[in-house]
Amino acid sequence: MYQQVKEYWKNLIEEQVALIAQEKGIDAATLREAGELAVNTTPSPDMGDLAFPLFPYAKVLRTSPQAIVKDITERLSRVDTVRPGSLLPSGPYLNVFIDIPSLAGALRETVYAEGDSYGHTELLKGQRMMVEFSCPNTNKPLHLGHLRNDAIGESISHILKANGAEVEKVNLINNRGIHICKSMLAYQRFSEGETPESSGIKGDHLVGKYYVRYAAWEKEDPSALEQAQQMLRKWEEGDPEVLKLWNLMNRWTIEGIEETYRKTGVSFDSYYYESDTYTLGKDTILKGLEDGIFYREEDSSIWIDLEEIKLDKKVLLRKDGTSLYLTQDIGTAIQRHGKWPFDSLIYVVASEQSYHFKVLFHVLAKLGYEWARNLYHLSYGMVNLPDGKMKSREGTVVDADDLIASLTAMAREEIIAKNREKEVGDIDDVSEKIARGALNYYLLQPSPMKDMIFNPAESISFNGNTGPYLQYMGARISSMLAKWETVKEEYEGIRFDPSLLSVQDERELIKMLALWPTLVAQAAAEYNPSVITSFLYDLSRTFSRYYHDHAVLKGESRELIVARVTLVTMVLQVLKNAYALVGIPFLKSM
RNA sequence: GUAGCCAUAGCUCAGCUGGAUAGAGCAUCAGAUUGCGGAUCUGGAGGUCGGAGGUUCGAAUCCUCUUGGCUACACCA
Repeated sequence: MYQQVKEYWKNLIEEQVALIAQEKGIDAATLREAGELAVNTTPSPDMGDLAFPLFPYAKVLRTSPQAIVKDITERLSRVDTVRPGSLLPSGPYLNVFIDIPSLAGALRETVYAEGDSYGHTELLKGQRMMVEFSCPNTNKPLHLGHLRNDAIGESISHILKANGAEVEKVNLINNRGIHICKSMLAYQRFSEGETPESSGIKGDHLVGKYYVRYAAWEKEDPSALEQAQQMLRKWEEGDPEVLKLWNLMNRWTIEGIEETYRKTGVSFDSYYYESDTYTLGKDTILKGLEDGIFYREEDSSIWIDLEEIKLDKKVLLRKDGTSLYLTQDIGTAIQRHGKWPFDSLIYVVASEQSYHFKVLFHVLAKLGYEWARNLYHLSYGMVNLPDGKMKSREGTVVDADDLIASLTAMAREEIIAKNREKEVGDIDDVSEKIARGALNYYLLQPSPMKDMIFNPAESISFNGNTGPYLQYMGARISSMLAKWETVKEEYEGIRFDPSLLSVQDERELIKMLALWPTLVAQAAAEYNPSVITSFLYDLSRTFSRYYHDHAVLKGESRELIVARVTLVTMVLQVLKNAYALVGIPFLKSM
């Protein structure tokens, strides 16, 4: 919507530039050397809404930018078909005050009509996009790193959907390999048959406990590793006893992890298991060998030469014929495309695996899969702690459940301290939603690519640029609109008059609301949820200032009250729509 | 060694296709409530945008070199 206004002014000014060029006898080709006219914002609102720098034309038109600005301003003042708005020449810049009332009028129609889907675009319409994220091991509970992964995966899925894509969220459970056997082995030896039910320990934590127990045992008993390897062999042979334990412990872990997912608002459309896909990977490699894409070493292991992409050689199948990580991922990708033919597949995986994905995508392309060109590694940086990295050996790994629990407890204390137990209703539910909003917002603020530092103290603070701050804006507006509902009838018949919204912050809010769809599209194009979080904060801050400085329900006239209530209603709608894309629960009261 | 990513205020982060005086939060100092939720708002102080060249009318942004940090380069996943 704002986009159209920008285009309108841009075209108008470009036309005038073309006319000037024509009069000077400068041909169109020469003019084009100056490039496209840039549309910027002004440094401050009192200088206008849009800024057009005219430096680039100075050279081709052989005059100063200032003169061009002056010339265009004069010409436009003579054109009476110009849409309302006004010009403010500012040195080499031509600034434009756009016509806010007409923008606000159009906004009112669109936002009220579209509601929860205001801001959705058709950028990715007809695209089938699969998003893989989370991908836990079944030998321990989730930690902070998974939470960032989950937040990004979940958010990007919502963003893609909002842009019209059909999205399939998939999880790949890493449930095979020697690390899984280690926790099983320790369980066999030390557990005395304890279960999540008997011990009261959440399934994933119980399994994790034995994974840790194994590590201790391995130090005492040098034969431990050998026993684990033996168990893996038994697993591959299909030993019923081993499989039984494997199934049982996998179930415990997955059920535990799913409980964590519920708390963080994460869900999947389908699950894949590595135990199901590695054989397909193996067969594919063998077929590729027949087709001459790969080659066999003397020791009978199978390799690919990656010289084409300027990398070394890579082994695809061990000499004993067993599969590797890469082999499995090849199988998984092919299986997925078979089950749910996608146009693109996005892997949300830590940046440390970019080499792996480079190789994976290349191998799939060499195998002749058309869709291999549309695989994308959405890589994200590590989550570190203020005093360094998380290290499991040093016990500095931040457990996901612990973190959520302490955030929830903090939120709860805050509600009690503010004496708002009655207003919030279900205090457990609200505390959990505040914690979830705080966590998701904290994790989605930095660009995915960058490493980030997770400061627990800061994350549980609810002041400043935080999730709860954003939720608070929604709650305040809700509370105001609830009051409005009780007096609404008295205002029956008063129409929304956008021209009454003339305060600076009202102009800013209208522009931001109108800009929202553009940001939704940008977030998808860049695979970057932080576009949304930044916008949310800007909008909230502007609204908060506005709310502080100007009375809405106690405005000077009935018409003004109606106009402001309409604006505030739209702010709430856009806040809600933005919350939904970044996993911040909307709260009427907190 | 080779490749990739990163470097912006004391700390944590923004900064759109290159554009006007590089912005927030935290911390710090000083203020604001006879109004719709103070989990709020306003102001001060705090910057050689790692460094050096280059391209350009104009560079935090693009190019080259360089320094520092992280990661990967396993017949682990």
